Amino acid sequence: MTVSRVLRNRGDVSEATRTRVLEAARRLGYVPNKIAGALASQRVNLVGVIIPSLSNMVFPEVLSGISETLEDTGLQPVVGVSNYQGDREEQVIYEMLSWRPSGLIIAGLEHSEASRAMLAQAGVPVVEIMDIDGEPVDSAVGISHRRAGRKMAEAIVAAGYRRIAFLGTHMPTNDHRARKRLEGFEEALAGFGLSVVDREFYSGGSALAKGREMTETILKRTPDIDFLYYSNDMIGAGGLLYCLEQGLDVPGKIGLAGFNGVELLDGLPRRLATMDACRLETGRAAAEIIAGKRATGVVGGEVVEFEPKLQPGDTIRKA
Amino acid sequence: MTVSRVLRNRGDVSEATRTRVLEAARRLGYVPNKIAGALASQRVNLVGVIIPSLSNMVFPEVLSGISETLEDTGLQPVVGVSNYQGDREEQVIYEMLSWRPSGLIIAGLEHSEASRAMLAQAGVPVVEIMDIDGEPVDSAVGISHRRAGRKMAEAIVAAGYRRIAFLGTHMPTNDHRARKRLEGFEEALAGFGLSVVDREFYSGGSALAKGREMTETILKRTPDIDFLYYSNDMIGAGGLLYCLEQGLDVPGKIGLAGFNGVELLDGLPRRLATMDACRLETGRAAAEIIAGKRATGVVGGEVVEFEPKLQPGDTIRKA
DNA sequence: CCGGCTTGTGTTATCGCTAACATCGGTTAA
DNA sequence: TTAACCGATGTTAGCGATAACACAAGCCGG
Repeated sequence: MTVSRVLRNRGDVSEATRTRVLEAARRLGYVPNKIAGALASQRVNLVGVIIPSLSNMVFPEVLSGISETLEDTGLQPVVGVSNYQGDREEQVIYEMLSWRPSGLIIAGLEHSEASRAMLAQAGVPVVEIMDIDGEPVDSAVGISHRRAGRKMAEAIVAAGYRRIAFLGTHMPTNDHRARKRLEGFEEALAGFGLSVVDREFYSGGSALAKGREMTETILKRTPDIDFLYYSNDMIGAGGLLYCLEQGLDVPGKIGLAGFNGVELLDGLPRRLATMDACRLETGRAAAEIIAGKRATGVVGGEVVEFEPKLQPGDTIRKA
Repeated sequence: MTVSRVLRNRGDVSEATRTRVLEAARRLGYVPNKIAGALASQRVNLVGVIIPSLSNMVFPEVLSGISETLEDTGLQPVVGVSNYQGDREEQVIYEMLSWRPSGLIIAGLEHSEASRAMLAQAGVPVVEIMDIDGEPVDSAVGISHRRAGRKMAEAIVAAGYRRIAFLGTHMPTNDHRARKRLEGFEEALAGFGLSVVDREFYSGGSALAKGREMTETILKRTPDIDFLYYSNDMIGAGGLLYCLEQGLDVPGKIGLAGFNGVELLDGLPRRLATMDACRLETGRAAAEIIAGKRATGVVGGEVVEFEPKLQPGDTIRKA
């Protein structure tokens, strides 16, 4: 018992015994068993974080925000990956909850019914991140992708482009956020009496190379396009490289924009127009909710919306 | 007890009770408490994976190999990030071990003394990955960075380049692998009576942009350089873009090479020469060791070396 | 000098599961 | 017929920590 007290800095222990205990612990290489500790205390310092993928860069970045904020709370993130698959997500949620974490952060608002039931039953704070267009189980933090799409459409139209095309991932792939962005985009275009003149989709492979290919394809098919809206920056960058190589007048004759604002791409010949998704802030805010750091009067779910910022870069005409 | 048996598919349970139990479990939203289970059974289906960073892309890729292989073993990876800091690594190791995982996978062979002691004492398989130039605590899987550096030097010299420069991260940053690569590189050059004619380092910021800047700087300082060896593909790509913009004759007058073989960059105007670090294979092999899938007679530490493959791309002269 | 307080340490009973063994009706083999 | 055996289920005793309380010694003020 005294050992337990020393190792947790809890309760009064005389300086003499304290050092004796620490010395012995070091000598024996003693590592306390958190499993037993957690069982006894009914407290677990873990926060489950469930994301669809690690190879998208977007998610690691959110993770950074989370772990940064969690660092000085004694909580530790534990990452699970769902591979964009609903059933996999269900398993991961189940697995995580079976370790009775202090909270759960999960990407997206769309989950299977069983998943939603588990989250609702969990008895710990649940924060759904990176999207707020929908009904959260508990709390939600992120941007409105519908609004991001709308905003981009407005900027494009304001800059005078009219023959606008969309390039993105195959939608059935469960990328709800990209879908919502496109919906908002088309909605806003419709408001101007416009619509997307052509579209092209891809799946798998290197995004940069795919962006290049898709751009070539779509421009050959519909040569009078004057704007290319990409569903992410990587394919946008591929498209940009292609356009520059072809000697197209960017942004004069043709404009381009992506989405996400990945820092990775600074250093391209031109800065691609994009929209920051506030990933770091999202991660931080989500972690704060779990850690109970947010001074809010609200008991239950809280929705934190960030404002996606347009970064015009060099690939969209100045108004 | 019967419930426990049903939920773990262990022992004989009649079909009737089995369905009754499952039905009740679903109705109640029962999620078994793995903490208690682990404590009782002294078994934990978690594998700790400790990497320096998530933003380097290299590490997520290794992770993919790991989780892919672990998927059908009932084991689950748990990721910890050390931020390239020895003391942080120590904490993460301690934290992980206190959950008594089934194994530990950790990047690199260089750890603090305390860390090595903990790993040695852990009583579970420990696999150090991505480097084999050194003395592993238990098992090791990866490539020899010294040898990778040597091989690249040989290829460069064989292609006829002589005024060779190196560009990389600031070394004190604990990037032992980059350091070893450079050492092997210089060693091999020395064998040909050559040495690195200039070098340039960076830290922080967008790698693509930094690669561009560094390349400009070094070429202005030492204009007769005919080969640029970058310590990673991202800065190499930045350099490549710069060279192409300047209208330099690549690979005729000047050659470039990076390291890692990141798929991300397919789609650049030219393919950068690079060397594949076998990240996926490394992840897989490490996971296999932990899962005990490798049929080896050896009891203790096993060292698996992969052979880095040169991908000449379009930025190095054909011999 | 005693009750009450503080301080440091020890005891006991959980926490929710599983290993290991016990039990019991019903076969099966000798 | 009887023992051995089997499949299905129940019982008991931990796993290694912590919460909550018990206890002993020293100190204080009235």
